[in-house]
Amino acid sequence: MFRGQFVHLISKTGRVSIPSKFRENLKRAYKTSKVIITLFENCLSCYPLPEWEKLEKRILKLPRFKKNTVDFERHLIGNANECEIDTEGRINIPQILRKDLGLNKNLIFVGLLTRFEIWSEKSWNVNSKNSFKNFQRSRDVLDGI
Amino acid sequence: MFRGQFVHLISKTGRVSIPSKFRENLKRAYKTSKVIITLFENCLSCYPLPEWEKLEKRILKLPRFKKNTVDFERHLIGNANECEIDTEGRINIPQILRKDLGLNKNLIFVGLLTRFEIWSEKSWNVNSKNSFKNFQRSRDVLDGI
DNA sequence: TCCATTTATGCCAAAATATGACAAAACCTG
DNA sequence: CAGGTTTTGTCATATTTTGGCATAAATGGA
Repeated sequence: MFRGQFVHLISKTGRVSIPSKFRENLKRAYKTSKVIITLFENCLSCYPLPEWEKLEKRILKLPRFKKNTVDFERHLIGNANECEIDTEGRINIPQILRKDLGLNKNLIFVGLLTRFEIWSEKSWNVNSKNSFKNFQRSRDVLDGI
Repeated sequence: MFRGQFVHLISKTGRVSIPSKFRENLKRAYKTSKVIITLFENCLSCYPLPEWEKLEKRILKLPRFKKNTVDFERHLIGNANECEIDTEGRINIPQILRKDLGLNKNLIFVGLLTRFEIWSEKSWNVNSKNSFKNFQRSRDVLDGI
């Protein structure tokens, strides 16, 4: 499971190292060094390749000419990139995603069990305030499960 | 699978290079360097030849004199062009299609699993706003599948 | 049918970008 | 604080994308 929060520096060329705990989990639980990163709200959502492929299988069952499906794919698949983790544990984040999100200095990695997120420090700070408020409102979400 | 988004420049003569990740997928998954490109909404829809042939087989099963079928064929088949990818990974986009869509500078390539799309930068920007809204509305499209 | 003009193709090389390898710096952990 | 691990920086190399030019093919008009 991916857990916790880490700050890493992204290079001018768009390289950033994945937290070692995340890498370890990728290897142990998913036996892969490939992740799919895609745009989600104001951050990058990162899936271990096997998790992602499950998602794709479901998408392939949809009526693929329908407007809704096409738009859904354009967004979710159209922003998805397969990244191979290199020998020093880094990935390259494609320019287009970097630009969209303003990723240039400190990136925040946030573990979310079966996936993790990458934020620019700035939008993380803005957003975490909101999600804290939201957390306060939704703290009982688990009760009854 | 085709995934992600890439910006490539089209030359005055209508040549543009296919993103290398797409080419790789064409070779690996489809063992072909031929794609069929056709008009779809405001963009070009591009199919690996084997995928296209599957589509044609399905079309042949339709009631071929029905108005809907004829219209569908006129549009989808009537605009279809077979393109061979050259040694530097480029294709030539026929003039008619270029003119119809105003393809002249930056083209956006968008992966959609079994096919990909080519947009002019301008119409992509317009359209992706809409499709994002649609994505927001249809993000539950997968629930229950 | 032939020629002139346009359009497409093949090939080479420059520019931009991504990748690999190595080593220095920062950091945990005991 | 010592020793190992993790993260970051740098440089060299490989790959990808683009531009240019020469040739080939197609098109259209007389």
